[in-house]
Amino acid sequence: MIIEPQVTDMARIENVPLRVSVADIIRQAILNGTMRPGTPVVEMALAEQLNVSRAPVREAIQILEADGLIESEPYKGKRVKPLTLKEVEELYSLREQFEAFAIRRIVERQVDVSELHTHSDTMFVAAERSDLAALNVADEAFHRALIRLADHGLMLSLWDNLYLRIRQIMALRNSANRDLRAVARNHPPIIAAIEKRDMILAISLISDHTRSASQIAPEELGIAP
Amino acid sequence: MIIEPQVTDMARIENVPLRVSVADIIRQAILNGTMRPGTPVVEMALAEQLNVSRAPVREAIQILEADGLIESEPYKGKRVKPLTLKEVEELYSLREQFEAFAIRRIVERQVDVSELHTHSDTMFVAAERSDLAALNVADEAFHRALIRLADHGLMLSLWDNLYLRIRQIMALRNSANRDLRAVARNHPPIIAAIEKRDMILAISLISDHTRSASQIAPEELGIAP
DNA sequence: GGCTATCAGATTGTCGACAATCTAATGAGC
DNA sequence: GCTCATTAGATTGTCGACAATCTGATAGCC
Repeated sequence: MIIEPQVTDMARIENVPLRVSVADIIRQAILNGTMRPGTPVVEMALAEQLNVSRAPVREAIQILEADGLIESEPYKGKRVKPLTLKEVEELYSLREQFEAFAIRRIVERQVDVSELHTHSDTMFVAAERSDLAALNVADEAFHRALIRLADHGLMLSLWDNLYLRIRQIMALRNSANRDLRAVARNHPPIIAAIEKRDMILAISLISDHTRSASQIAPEELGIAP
Repeated sequence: MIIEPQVTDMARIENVPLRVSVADIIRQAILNGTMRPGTPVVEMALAEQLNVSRAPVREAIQILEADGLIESEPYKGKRVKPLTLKEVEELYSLREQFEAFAIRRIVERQVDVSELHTHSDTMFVAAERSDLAALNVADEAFHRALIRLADHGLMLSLWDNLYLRIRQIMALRNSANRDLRAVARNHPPIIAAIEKRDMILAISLISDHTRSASQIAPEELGIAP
């Protein structure tokens, strides 16, 4: 049994159900690499593993299909969507556009971005500790904050979806020998450029950052036609 | 009975089911204004109207929720998502970004855009006939082709979703006294700029076009907090 | 031997019934 | 008259069973 139903010990809070939603469990399994791209996704099998009926599993699969994590070839069953090189490029190029758009809005509206310093500082601490996981969390928080500060709800929701798949890619990638300090050092200049209202420089810096993050060897994706 | 199950007379072709999917029926009802923003969406009621059980209706509602056409306040039921002025602005501003991004890719890759002439010509014919519906169809085809030619699958799928909601807005809007010829005339200069590889001009032209299309009076949305 | 028809298996699609949960109205108590 | 507990109603969530459909293997026929 690979996936187990996760039950929290916390009492109910507000409208959060005691049991973690089926979609969250499966999503987690996909994002942490337990269910790699190409893995078949069968309703009945998952229902048995999770001790629920097919209905909630079906609903969860549908959500993940909308997320773009699962694909369904009619009558050949569903499976974890295989990643292609083109798709990775599309993800990162779109991410670049979103960040540039966010910066334009932030500069135009003179939004206060002091929050970004916090995330940047956290990244340096993580880098010193060689704590890759913590660095990634802080990095994600930094970039999500940038999008959120642009005050564009639609873009933020698209960003969250985009980042799901970026997390999936990062989980598959061999990130053994990355220079954590170098990643952390990328960020303060971006903040500085935004605060100086130098839109062009800020966009240029963040584009370089995203492009360097998008490098991935095809063989790391498993298959890549 | 407002919505009726639509059954085509055509025999089955390939994997296309005889009956139109429940999601399509409900989506159509939302987009053509039959189910206006705020209308409650109740599984059992729709199931009875469409003569199906709750399962397919449930699935359809979930799809439309992912599309952003339906929202669900926990335990208060689901309803057609009310449009706010901010949301309309976000939709059109994102559309503008997508089109600018598409033009950049098209110009950089020297993509052949001759297909756009066809759609533009169709728009002039429709404008001469004062055929607003035909004009809208051709206009949508023009802009979708622009995105498609950018060869970015992810953006194209996001565009399709975006345009769903734009269609919804256009259906609500009172478009009685629009100058159809003026709308048609917007497009040839855009094509010309792209073919001359004048990226800046092309983006500027299409931004103006989108911004003029985004004008809407708040009262036309029904409610707009 | 190669081709086609038939059948078993697997998977998704649909159904009706029941359970869980919240909202809103009703009524008792102060 | 106001507040709070109780209850009826509405709505969504979950379940097990059955139906429809395709895939792939097997057997029969030329």
